[in-house]
Amino acid sequence: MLIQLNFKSGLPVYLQIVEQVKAAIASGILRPGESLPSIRPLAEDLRINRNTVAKAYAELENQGVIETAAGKGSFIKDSQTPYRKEVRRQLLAGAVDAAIVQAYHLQFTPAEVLELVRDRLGAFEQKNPGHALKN
Amino acid sequence: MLIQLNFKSGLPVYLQIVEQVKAAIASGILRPGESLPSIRPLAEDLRINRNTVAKAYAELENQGVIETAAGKGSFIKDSQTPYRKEVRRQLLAGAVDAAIVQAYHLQFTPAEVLELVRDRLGAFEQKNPGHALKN
Amino acid sequence: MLIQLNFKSGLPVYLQIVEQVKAAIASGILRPGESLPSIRPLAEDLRINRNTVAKAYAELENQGVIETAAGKGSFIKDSQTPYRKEVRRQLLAGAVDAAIVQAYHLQFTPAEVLELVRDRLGAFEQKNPGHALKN
Amino acid sequence: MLIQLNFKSGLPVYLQIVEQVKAAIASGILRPGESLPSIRPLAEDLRINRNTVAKAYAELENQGVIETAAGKGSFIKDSQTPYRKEVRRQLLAGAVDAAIVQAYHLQFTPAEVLELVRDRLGAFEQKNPGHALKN
DNA sequence: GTGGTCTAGACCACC
DNA sequence: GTGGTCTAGACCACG
Repeated sequence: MLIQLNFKSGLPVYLQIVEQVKAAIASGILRPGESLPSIRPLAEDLRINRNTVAKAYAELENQGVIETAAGKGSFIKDSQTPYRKEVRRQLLAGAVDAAIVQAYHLQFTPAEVLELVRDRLGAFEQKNPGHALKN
Repeated sequence: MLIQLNFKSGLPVYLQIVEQVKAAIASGILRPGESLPSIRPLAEDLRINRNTVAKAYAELENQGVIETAAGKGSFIKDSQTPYRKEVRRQLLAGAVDAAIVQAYHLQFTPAEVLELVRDRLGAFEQKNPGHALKN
Repeated sequence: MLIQLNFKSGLPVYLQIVEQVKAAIASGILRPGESLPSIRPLAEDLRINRNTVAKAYAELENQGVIETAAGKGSFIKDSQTPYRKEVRRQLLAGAVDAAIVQAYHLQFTPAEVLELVRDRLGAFEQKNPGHALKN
Repeated sequence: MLIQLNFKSGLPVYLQIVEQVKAAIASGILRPGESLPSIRPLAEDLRINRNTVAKAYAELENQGVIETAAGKGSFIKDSQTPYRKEVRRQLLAGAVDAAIVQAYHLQFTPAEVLELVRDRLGAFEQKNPGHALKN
């Protein structure tokens, strides 16, 4: 489970965690019954406060995505089924569109945008070797 | 001047305006001396409270980006020079990286990401014909 | 809106607030559209931390009971309809049963229990004159 | 010895056991020298973890209420004297008051509360025939 | 070890 | 003024 926080985005940290966990389940990286990292170690990893992770997990629990047992940990709920490709595509399209609006304001041409995306994909794989996107 | 708000992003609306205006200046879409839309019509356009637009303009004035003359409107200050390509590239890279993290969690391959970006670029140009990214 | 906390009960303070607000709506004391006390004053009233009240209100919001607008306050949602007498009776029966189990362990006879209840009802009305139970 | 657990109350299970044992002693149901049920069967009865019962008994021993002899079981200590009526009355008053707060929020009149209490007393005696409250 | 609750206090965005 | 987020640190219950 790899989580990347962006402290400048304005999106609350706890929501960034919620969304990344949900995306990971949506795509089948996390499967029903599997355990999530426990609160304290994850908080240390991400260099954030324990309570912030706890809030994210609480939110996931009352969205019915995970189940949490005090003293045992948090687990993906059974009913979760990975989204179909089409749905995942729509989710990703949202994030892509946001970048495109930026590109427009910064006067990039489509070709330049594509080139930049290629670059950043490469950089991502170098930074996260074990977690690289599948080719 | 095209501004696109995202109410779900968590980033305060007034800051979204500030950043998009700055990006537009940075890229040369808005040039020194040009006027910004006045507060009321822009607020109506974007369907937000006038105070929110006013706060965005106040913030821009604070940062020395624009100048506001009571009764006349707001204007881009002279000193503003478009960012160099490298700076603009860094700004865009932030948005692109966010999308890539999503792509990772949703199990997309680099090839699929690039294809989706191509798609959305096309869709953007169709939706905003007058504002299309320059080829 | 009268809220009574019991710090010895073991039931988390924030849940005590949630339940009392829900009970108040269930019975029609609080009607749709009415505003709840705002977080800070209520916290001072109850001599608890602001965050604890905030957590109670957050819980009420994602149970769909209230709606909360930053900068404006919290309001009872429209869809809430007071429970029918029978439902309210069942809710109260739970609390009464807990007291009866206690009575059993403390070796009280039914007659003594009833007498004590009569006493405490009287005491409650004296302590909360403006809020006395309706006769 | 009848113990009734309420898993929704938020009061830790082990404390519910502690309090009910103490109440039983306070009222004379359990007398000095008598033995408590042993841990395993009680845990099975109540469908809870053995550790939880063990923790309750440890707490009781800590408070000087019982004595545990390895391999023989747990016994009520000699020094325990049943509470005087007045003390027991105060203990019960706490539970009754909680129910009254509920009744207030649910808009019950004192007469209705008393009627409901009478009802539930009757129901309790039917459900626990061997343990009925003494008349 | 696990998660849950609460406090205290800070900063922020919005009306 | 409103609510929202985050930190830091404490204590507790549970396995």
